[in-house]
Amino acid sequence: MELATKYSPQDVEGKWYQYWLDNKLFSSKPDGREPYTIVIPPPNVTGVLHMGHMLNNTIQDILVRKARLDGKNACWVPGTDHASIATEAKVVNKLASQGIKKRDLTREEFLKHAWEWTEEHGGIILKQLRKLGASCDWDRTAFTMDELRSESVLKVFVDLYEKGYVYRGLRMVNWDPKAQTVLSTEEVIYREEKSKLFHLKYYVADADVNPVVPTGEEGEVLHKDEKGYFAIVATTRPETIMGDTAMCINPKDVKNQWLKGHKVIVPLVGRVTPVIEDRYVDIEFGTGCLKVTPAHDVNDYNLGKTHNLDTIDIFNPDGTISEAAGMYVGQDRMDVRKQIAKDLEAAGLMDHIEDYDNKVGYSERNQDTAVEPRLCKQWFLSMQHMADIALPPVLSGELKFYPTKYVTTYKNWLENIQDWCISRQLWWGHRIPAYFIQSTSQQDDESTSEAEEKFVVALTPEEALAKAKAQLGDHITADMLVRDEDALDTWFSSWLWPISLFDGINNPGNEEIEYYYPTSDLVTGPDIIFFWVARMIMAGCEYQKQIPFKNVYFTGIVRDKLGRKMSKSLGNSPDPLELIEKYGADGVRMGMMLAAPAGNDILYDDALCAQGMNFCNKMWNAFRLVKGWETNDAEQPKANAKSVAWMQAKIKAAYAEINDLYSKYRLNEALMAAFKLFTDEFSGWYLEMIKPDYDREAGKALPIDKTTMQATLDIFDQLMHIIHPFMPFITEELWQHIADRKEGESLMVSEFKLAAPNAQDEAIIAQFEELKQIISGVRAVRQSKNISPREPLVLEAPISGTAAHEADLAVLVKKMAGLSDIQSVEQKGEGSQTFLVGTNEFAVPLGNLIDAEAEIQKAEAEIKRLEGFMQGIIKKLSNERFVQNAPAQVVELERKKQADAESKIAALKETVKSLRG
RNA sequence: GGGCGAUUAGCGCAGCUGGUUCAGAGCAUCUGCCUUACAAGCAGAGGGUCGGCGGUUCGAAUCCGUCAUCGCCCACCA
Repeated sequence: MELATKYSPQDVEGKWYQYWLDNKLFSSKPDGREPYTIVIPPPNVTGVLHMGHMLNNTIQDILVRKARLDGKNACWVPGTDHASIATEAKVVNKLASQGIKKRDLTREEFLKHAWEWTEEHGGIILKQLRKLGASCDWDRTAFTMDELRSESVLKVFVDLYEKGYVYRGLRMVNWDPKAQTVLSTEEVIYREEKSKLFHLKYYVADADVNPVVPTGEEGEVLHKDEKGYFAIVATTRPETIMGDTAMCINPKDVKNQWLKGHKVIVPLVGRVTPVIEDRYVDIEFGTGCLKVTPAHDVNDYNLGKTHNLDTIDIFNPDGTISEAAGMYVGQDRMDVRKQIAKDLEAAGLMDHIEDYDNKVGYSERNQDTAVEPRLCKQWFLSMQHMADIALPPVLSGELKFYPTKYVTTYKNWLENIQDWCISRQLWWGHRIPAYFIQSTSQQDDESTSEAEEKFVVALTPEEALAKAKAQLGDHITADMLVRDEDALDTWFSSWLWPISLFDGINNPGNEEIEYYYPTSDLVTGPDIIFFWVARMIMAGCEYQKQIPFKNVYFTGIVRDKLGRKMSKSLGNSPDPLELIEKYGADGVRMGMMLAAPAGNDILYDDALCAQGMNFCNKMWNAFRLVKGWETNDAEQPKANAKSVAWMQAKIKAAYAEINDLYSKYRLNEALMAAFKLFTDEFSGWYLEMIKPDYDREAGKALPIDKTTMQATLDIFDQLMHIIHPFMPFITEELWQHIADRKEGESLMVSEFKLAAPNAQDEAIIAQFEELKQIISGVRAVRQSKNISPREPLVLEAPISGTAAHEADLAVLVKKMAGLSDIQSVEQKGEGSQTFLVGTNEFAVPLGNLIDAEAEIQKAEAEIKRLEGFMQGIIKKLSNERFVQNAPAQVVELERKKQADAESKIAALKETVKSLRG
């Protein structure tokens, strides 16, 4: 077998992915093993892979692969989300580009286009995930609008309706004029904006009376001009004055007392409206006068209800001004705002305009469109019960969040829960299974009407008819039932995901749901904690009576290395597939993970992928080295045996540490530990220790004994297991090379466990730490004196008590430090450079190379530092309160530190003395 | 307006319930090496008053208070 000097991911990754697929190694079926389940956060069906997906799915894949190696029955279920608003918008745009308007199509025609679009663009993202190495059970691929999922959604809707949690109500809701649908409160994003605060004049209508008007400092009469008495109202939305039906003041507002009981004229509009009083009004804001537009503001709506005001809806669904306004009809609300400001000014009805920072709500999916509060009849899910069942498991820790800070966020939301508006005026989605009974007298589709509606909720038209007959009498016929046109919020299907993937709604208690549910880990972004995570917990507790997952790992946001969010407009978002092409999937995975501490945002930098790629190359070359050795039947040298024992101990220790890090979801640290284990310990130390000498004459390495060779291959095998979850491709490739493997065998599914290091392991690790320090000490001497690594040196060691004295280890020190000899001396020779390992002083005789003066200076500086250090300790130890209060252990330690420092100082003084000659 | 979190080396971070020379690894930087696995590499080195101030304690990066800066979430002040 020939191995190229450079690792080429392109030649390897596709091959093994296909191999895993061909051998069905990702697939999972219930069996006797412990299950490990992850459901993918379903990406939008027509989406394309971005860096956020890369991070998220890399993490999931690491967890799944780790579980497989741990011997669990790992099942990662993939799928996509129909994303009703986003997808419908895309289809509408596409049709528009072809000159087709949605409103010219029937529902059926539109859905046909939508499905075509879905089939054309759908699932691309899942294909892309394969490039990353995602080990999903693809046979299970689901879609939130496939048959099983759709049936589940409708069943749940009907069930919740029957339980009384789903209801229909006339509410002030958030309206997206572009998508022309309502949104839930969670789908509205508020942005601070620079806007204007317009101060409008509302003249008092009953001009025949002379109110007692407040006067200014110099006695001039306020609120009166040549046209009469007036109040000033501050508003950010002058275009809504056509909907004004009152003006409101606070009853305790002294300065506005004079307005009590009067009527005012809405500027431009001319409507005479009452002045009402309500404590809701903030006396300090503006002039303390509030214009009340019940149809277009939640608070105003509430005022309207308490004070019995008229409601005038002045907007059309698309955000233009409606007939009801009587002015500016058909114009866009934003244009009207500008125009009406001018018109008010021209009419002398604008007192003044000031700059104002305002919060404006935007649609989460349509961030260029301001949402409009609008009164309409919608379907809601009552949330109190859901909150009540979903809070305890998180507070008790039965369900854990990583990082834990999100528990507070979750708690706050649930404790202030609002009902969930679940209907959307969209076609792409699950059509609400409610049937209105068409009254013969009127065609009433006016959504703002309070008129009594008659409807039934049922899974099928047949059931609906039966229910309708039962409720209203046998005269009801099928053609009197009209199914609700609206669809359900996308999240109303995704909240069932962990259940519906295993068909737990349609088929409760089936083998799969019993086996895989609750799932193990959920990996997702904190931005959908309310949209999705919280609601899945609700659905899980309601329908399975169990939490849907045991742990939630919240990832951060992927940013560029300057800390900016990745966005199309900034052009700072790399194409994941290009990255994989360039660095290999393993390289990119490592790059993502190195930058990703749990819960923190990650600052993505190509350099990290390059590091990942380099690491692949490192593993590749380490393997080439080992594979290139020939073996002989010689007995294993003691030094090799020691090296092997040490490396094995190191691996055990690292494995224990890495497992601990996994359990805390500190995957970046786990990866770093694995990386260091391979690079530093294995490649830098172990391989150099056992590496056979080079035979110049033969032009190749000398053979190595079989025992060491086999041990090294075993070690390699272990290392591949440890690294595999992070970097699946290269580890599989190398593992397949380690030994002859049967078809279908794979590292991915070969169970792996290591015992924790025992006392013997700890001892040998400690011994080698010392040995490494001695070697580094010699190397540092070389470096500082510019001595070639090839020039042999002699090391003078203390008589006893160091690793350098053990014959087997001495061999290693000589080999690694390039020594010709290690001599045990009582008194080190003239002209040597020294270094300390622990309290032992070592010396490298350098003859005239030594710069005595520099050495003395160095030694004296060190003596000074140590003396200062010791002073601190002495002071501590002479403090009675310390000796009394501190634990004996700590005091003992301080004593030891003092003793160590003393002996080091003594040794250094000795050095200085001998240097001075 | 309320809440949460952060602030440690040039950069992004770790440092668990105060006590091992506790001030740490990685990347970057600097120096030396084309040493027969890897220059996409090896060896070595430098670098921080742990945001400021005050307190608790024998002892504080770690606990408390306060201020500053940044970030996130929630909230109907027009």
